[in-house]
Amino acid sequence: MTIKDLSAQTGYSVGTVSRVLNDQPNVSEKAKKTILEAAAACGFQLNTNAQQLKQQRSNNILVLVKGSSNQLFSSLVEAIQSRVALTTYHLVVDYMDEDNDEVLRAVQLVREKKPLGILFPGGNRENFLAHFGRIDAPCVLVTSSGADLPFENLSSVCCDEDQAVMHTIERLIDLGHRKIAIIGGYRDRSDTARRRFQGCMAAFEAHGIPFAPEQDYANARFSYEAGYEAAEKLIARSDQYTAIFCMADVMAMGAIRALTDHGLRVPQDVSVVGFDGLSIGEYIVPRLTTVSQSVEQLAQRSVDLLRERIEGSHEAIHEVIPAELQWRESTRSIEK
Amino acid sequence: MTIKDLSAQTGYSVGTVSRVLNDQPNVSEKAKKTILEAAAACGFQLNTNAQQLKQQRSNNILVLVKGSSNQLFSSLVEAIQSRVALTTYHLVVDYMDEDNDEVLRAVQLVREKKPLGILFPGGNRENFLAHFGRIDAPCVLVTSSGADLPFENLSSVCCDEDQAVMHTIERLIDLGHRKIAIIGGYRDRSDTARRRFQGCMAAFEAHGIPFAPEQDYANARFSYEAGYEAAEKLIARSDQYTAIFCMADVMAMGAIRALTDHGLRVPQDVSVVGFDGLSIGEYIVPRLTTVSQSVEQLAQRSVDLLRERIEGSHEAIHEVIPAELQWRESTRSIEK
DNA sequence: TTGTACGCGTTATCAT
DNA sequence: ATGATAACGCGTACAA
Repeated sequence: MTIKDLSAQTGYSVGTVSRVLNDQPNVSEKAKKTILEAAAACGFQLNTNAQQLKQQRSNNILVLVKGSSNQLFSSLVEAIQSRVALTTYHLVVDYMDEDNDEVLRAVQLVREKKPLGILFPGGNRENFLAHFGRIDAPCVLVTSSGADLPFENLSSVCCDEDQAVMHTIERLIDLGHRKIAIIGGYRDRSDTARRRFQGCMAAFEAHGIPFAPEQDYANARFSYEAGYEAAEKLIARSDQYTAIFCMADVMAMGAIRALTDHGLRVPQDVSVVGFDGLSIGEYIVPRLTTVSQSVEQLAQRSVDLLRERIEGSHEAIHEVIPAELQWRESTRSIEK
Repeated sequence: MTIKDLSAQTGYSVGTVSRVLNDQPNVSEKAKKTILEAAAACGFQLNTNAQQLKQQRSNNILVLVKGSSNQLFSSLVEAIQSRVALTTYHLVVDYMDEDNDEVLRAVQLVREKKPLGILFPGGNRENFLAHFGRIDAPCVLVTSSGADLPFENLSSVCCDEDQAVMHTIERLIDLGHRKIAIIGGYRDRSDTARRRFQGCMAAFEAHGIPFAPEQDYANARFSYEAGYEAAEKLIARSDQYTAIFCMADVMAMGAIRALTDHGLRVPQDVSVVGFDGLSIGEYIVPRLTTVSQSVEQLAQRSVDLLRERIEGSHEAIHEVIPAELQWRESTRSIEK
């Protein structure tokens, strides 16, 4: 079933049929009615391939998801999907391996699929610096800042991570914690890890708290398991820690498990803080104290920013959404 | 950059270029080499739209995800993605609202996108009965059985839910539990809920344990929050329950939270069992006892089944993968 | 307001 | 082994 068939059926030419189906002006009410009815009757759908081939563009927004164990991104993709569903665009999700280059992949997909724009949850600074110049479609970096990247087609939306982390650590310090450990991402590979680490250091320095990275910092991927292992490493190194700040909720939950397995109670013996505000955090025992970034807002703003760029001719915008410290049950004061 | 440009560049005709790019016979080594090099040099990609328009088919496998709060499906989609990435096919994920008709949506997408096949995580029996006849592409129902559905283009892969649930309840009974409550899905809408419910009832009946659904069964959607609320309802109805079986891990984790908030300890006061085997279950305190279905196997078998149908001419296959009862810390014996 | 005809980039058929 | 050319289904400039 093509517009040709529809044309034959209704007696109108393919031109008129096409105009009606695309809701264009210069068609009589009568033609519109006749054709729309005939189309509805046989459940007609325009052929997307022909359409896009002709128009030299797709109607798709692409989201490039890197690594899958990070629960935050799953939620984010779903929220993005909901938001895109409200528009006339279609969301295409492309998953890729954690340790491949997302920008290189994007370069390929741009040529292959011609998306109107791309959303990058996460995203690595070096990769962008190296190859992003080859992409001319508007893009948005989500959960990571692109403010200091020199690309006018790259917007970003993220929360003020380093500030939020700094305040969180300060809160811990206020509550009497002095021996604080960090479980975080590999700083040589992850911007997120790097920025959150800066927040930690700022707090430690401002308050004169000693912190030796090689001792008090444990590397981990963004998964329960990695959090577990990192916490075990920390426990083996010292039994003095009264608090552990984790750069992701999944790490924090793994860490809590490890602490528990080693006979340490949370928060009585060790306070644990996460980052992300995953909904599971409100249900575990104890409820997880965390820096929450609103997945809804992240999704909403990033989609909106991208749409503006696609539809208008704005320049790159770097938006910061608030991060909210959710003080719950996995942390306590240790003032005497 | 099109094959025409490539043709001009290399001096060969578009026909030869196309043959080389599609790895077809009847091309000289020399032509192959020249053209491949030129293509690589400018990062050439065939235009998918033109290709598919010409070939009258896509290269896509579609997965239709319904409802998003169900963590299991997120993991499943990712596992499916990994599996499909190993093939020459491309995975297209389409998310849809929990309470829309997935089959109607599929009918539309088949016309619009012409996928080679469709994967349905979950899926509702009534919807299939009503409209699946209009779909002729091969499909696979994942986590839900299609064995009793009369469609020769519908395969399925799931675990033996009712058996697994029955054994789980029997185990609870063996351990001395007599007052057992169930938190599960709405049986009038969900096949999964219906089948798991049957497993429960079979166990209760076989052992002469009284069970009154209107009293001892609490409805819930597949989310933490719903599990929490359902558990509260149960607690309000009776304080006699020594065990709660939940039809999903997310419900179980919500339930554990509710019990804890009401001063009940898990498993000392109440044992809690989940279903799915989500990885978070191994990290919460207490570790969650659960009926685990392997997401890996589910993904692998469903993709393989679909491929067989796409590539060969097999008939529908209904495969059952093992479910494994993971007895962990959220349950205990109450023998005196 | 409507119709005609060309071209988007590719594959495939048929000559050569 | 290679080249010319006709589709695939659609949008659109141009003519009527």
